[in-house]
Amino acid sequence: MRIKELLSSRDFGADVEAKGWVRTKRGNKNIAFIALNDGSIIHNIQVVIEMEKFDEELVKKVTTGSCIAVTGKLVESPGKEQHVEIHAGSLKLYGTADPETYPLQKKGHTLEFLREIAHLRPRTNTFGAVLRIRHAMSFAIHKYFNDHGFYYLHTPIITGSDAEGAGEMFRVTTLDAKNPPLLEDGTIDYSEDFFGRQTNLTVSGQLEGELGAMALSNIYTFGPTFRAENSNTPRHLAEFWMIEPEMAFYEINDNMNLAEDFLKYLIRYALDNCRDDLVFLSEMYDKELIDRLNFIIDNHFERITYTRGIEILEQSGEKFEFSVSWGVDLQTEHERYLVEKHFKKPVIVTDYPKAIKAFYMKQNDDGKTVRGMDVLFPKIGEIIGGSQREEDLEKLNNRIKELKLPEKELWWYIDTRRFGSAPHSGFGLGFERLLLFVTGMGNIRDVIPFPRFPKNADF
RNA sequence: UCCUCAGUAGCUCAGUUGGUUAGAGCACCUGACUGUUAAUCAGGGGGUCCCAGGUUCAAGUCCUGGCUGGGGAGCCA
Repeated sequence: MRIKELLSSRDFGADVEAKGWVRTKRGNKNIAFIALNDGSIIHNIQVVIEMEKFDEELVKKVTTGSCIAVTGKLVESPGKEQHVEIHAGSLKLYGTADPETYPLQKKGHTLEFLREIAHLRPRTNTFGAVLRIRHAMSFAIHKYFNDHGFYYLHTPIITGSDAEGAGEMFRVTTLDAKNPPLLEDGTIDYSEDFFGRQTNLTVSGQLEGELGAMALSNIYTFGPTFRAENSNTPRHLAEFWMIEPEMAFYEINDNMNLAEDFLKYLIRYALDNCRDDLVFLSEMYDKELIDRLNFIIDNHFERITYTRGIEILEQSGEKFEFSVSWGVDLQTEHERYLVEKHFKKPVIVTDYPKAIKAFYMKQNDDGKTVRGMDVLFPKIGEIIGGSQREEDLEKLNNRIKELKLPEKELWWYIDTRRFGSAPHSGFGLGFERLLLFVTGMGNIRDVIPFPRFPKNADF
């Protein structure tokens, strides 16, 4: 039985077995107490060892970090910190952990130190909690979409297009880096490469997602995404996971409704299913965490246009490092002002100037703005970016020409507007950004098991 | 990439104006204790003071460059 089940059992006197990793051991020559954890739940089960029944040398080897199996009787605990414990009858040592060199101690470690031992940090309370919540959120995402009639579409990881221009890309190649085949003009001859063309890791599944929506109506993607930007912040990773729903017949308001309902569903799911872990994280790192999560599900997201947002900022009397005027992109300080000071709740900003948004966003009749939407959250800023898409062939083509995008590369995307085009919308949710908010962690490198960021691809 | 702060024992840190043999808490090891809860008490071992130069009679301490990490910013999810 997993420790989670044992701890909730009241079947006193039952013969049970527990397997797991030792968190601590204390005691004297008569009795020892082992706190055992198997990752099924944040709590440990207490194993009581009466020394006279066991080989002293064996018990001596049971140290912090070692892995054991214990059989014995489940009994009501006389101690105050737990309801049940196991009175050990037999003890098997699977793997020792030399206490002189095992890096994890009983006491707390800094998150910075744990990042250097990412191969062992899942054994800590904090990362156990984060990884269980990460799992629960993954599951809830699939459940939400499945329950709402969306199909999970697998968009490619390796892509030939750099259409979205979402940032620097990682090249995928099998060419010899030292001696690549060259064309006569000295540039690299990618026709000799594995795919017969230049390829990269995906920066977004959106364009392919739109192809799926133009057949299945409602789809979503949930996969790894790669950005080779030299971003060194607590909110960016080079490899992260993104959820991208795309819906035929959805206009911008439908898109906003979905984004709000979806986020609230996920947060409610965490509150309902990850209570122990959230309580731990709340007590350990962020006392307001659970209140903040409840606040999100209890309040409507404020919806304003970019133009209104600029007005509010201009009239705020705040001194911003970056000055505000219609046409400039909103800076982090501006977003924080709107969310944390002015509205004091999540804000959805829509209808941005077309010059600062991507080519595929639906152009408004005013000729100046596009139907983009960003969902801004307290603490983490932009959690969702999305838009209604431009479904008009001529308008889309004109925008591609204006921005001098590689029209030929996009022929398959443009085809959706030639054959049975439809109004449609979608958005991207950064999975780790969501986890930052739900767990209260401060650094995105602590909500993914093995973070990838500039100058670091260990583990 | 830019700004800023930091790097001393396994971990978290102190280290005065540049001056003898670099300290503490925790962890670890040994011992004591008949039920502990980050157990307690006594003792012990443990150092490339991030790296490379430089200044000086003398550098953990000052200077230059680099590396690594934190925070902020940009790019964005």
